[in-house]
Amino acid sequence: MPELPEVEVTCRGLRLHLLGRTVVTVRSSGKSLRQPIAEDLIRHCLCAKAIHAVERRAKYILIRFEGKAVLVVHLGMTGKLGVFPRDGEAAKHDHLALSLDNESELRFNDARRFGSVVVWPGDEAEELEQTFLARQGLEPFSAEFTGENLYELARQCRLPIKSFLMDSRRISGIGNIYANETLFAAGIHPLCPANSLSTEQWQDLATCAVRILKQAIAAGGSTISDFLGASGQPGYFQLQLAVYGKKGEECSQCGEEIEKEVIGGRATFFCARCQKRRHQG
DNA sequence: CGGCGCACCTGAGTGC
DNA sequence: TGCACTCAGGTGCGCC
Repeated sequence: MPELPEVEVTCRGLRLHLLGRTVVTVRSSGKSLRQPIAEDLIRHCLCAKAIHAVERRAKYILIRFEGKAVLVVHLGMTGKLGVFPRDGEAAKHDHLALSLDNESELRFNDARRFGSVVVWPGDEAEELEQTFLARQGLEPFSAEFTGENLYELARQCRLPIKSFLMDSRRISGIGNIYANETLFAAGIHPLCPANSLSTEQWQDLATCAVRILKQAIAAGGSTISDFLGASGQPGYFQLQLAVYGKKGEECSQCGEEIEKEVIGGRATFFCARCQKRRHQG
C-alpha cells in the first residue's frame, strides 16, 4: 500500500491526534512482523512519555517522545497506523496498540506482516538515527533531489530506470505505483538504462516525480485495495492514475493501448508510443 | 559489486 | 461451495 504519499498522509493524520498525548499502556499481538515486536522494550521506553513529533523519513514514520526515544514504523505492503477510540473493537491483524491519555489508542494493523515497528531508546536514539539516515536514499522533497545529483547517482548503473527509481537505497519513497506514473509523465520508457539519461532528462524526471508525489498527497494517497489514513479515510489518487493497473486501456495522451511487462519482478505499465527508449539530450 | 530470483505473509480475485 | 492458482503498494537475503 504505502509509498511516500501514503506514508506522508498517515503522518499528517497522526500528528493531529498524537501531538502532546502521553502513552499509558502498550500491548502487542505477540506475532512477529518483519522482526519480532519488542513489546517490553517499547513499554519501558514509551510509557508515561509525551509525544513531541511525528515525522516521515523515506517510507518510515518516526514518532518522537519526551526523553528522546523514537518509535520507528514501516508499513510494509499492508500496514496501517491509525488512532481509534480505546474501547472500540480490535480489528483482525492489529499487532501493536499504544493507549493514550485521552481514551484513544494508536494501533498498528498489518495483514501480511511485512511491516516493522522498532523503538530507539532515548540514550541510543541519536546514534541509531544517524545509522538509519545513512542507509536511506535521496528524499524527493529535499534540495538535493536535483538532475545533477541523480545523474551522478545513476552514472555507473545500467539497471532499468524503473528499477533504479524504486531502489530505496538510492531514492526514497518511490514504489511501484509512482515509478510507473512518473515515467509516463516524463515520457521515458521503463527499460531505459539508468545511466543513459542526461542531466536535463534527470531534472525533468525529478520535476515530474515531485509533482506527482505532491498531487498524490493532496488526494490523500492511493487506495488500491486497502490503504486508509490515520483517521480511517481512504485516498483518491487512484482516480488520477494514468498507467498503473491500466493494461489494455487507451493511453490518455495518444490512445495507444497501455502495455504491461514484468521488470525487476514488478508489474510495469507504460505507453510504448509516449514513452521512448532513446532520448536525445 | 551488480543484478536477479526469491522469501517473507495473508487475502482477494479468477477459473475450473 | 471449494479448491488451486495468481497476484498485490516493500524489503532484504543468498547466489551467480
